[in-house]
Amino acid sequence: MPDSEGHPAVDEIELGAVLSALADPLRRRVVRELTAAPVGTARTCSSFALPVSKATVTYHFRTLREAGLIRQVDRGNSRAATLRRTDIDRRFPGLLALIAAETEAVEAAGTAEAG
Amino acid sequence: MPDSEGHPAVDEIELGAVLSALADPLRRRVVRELTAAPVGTARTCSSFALPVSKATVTYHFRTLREAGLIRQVDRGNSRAATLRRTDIDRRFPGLLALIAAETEAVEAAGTAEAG
DNA sequence: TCCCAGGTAAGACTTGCATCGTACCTTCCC
DNA sequence: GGGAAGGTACGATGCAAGTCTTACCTGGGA
Repeated sequence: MPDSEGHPAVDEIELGAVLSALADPLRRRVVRELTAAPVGTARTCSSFALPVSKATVTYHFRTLREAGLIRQVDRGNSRAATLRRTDIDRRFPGLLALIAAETEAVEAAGTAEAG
Repeated sequence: MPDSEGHPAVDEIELGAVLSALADPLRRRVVRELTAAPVGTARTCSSFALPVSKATVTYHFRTLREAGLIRQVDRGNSRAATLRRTDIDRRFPGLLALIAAETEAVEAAGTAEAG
């Protein structure tokens, strides 16, 4: 059973939920940035500057949290998100590497690749 | 550009499309069975006995095909699906192992785990 | 030739997802 | 205490995903 904040235990992390969570480019971007950051990095939701409203950001972070990809810890005023690296690596070894390796061509749509 | 049958080239296989395709449990089941089978195994759509209508099966196989996960080849009367193992392994090494490792607890919902 | 099995295509329908606006809560700082 | 910043909750909305039925095509066998 997930804890009071909605974090599933390691054994409760389901592949389906993880893949669904990672199917969204915005959520994949969050996980990618977290994966690229030093281990243990904690960032606030707003620090990712996602191009959506505050409410939508909350929604995406909840999805990531309930899938078991991130852990959100209270930090007084705000709430910092950390990657559940160890847990994910144990359940799905190699998955984070795949996400990290993605080069987001879509976001650079403004710059012509063949230019 | 995908070929006339909708198969993307290796370099066109996108992580987002692949994850979206694999987010569905039915499609994951197809890929899992194909991954577990001997290399080169070709199976017809109907041989998977998915619990949905014929038209829906076609839809799911098209999704898998357009994502680049399977290749569908004409075989006279029917159409056989093969896993694009080499292509997927090159683009996303380790991904198939994750899918193959999933134990589908959901499908065995009828049997009490703690019984 | 006729019929059946396997697939596909088009259209309709339902549900869920991503999104937003608004209202509200908490904490920090003045 | 009051205000601003960061998040959450709730309700509403628009669109895409998954599903079905029906109609149709193709190839094989009697």
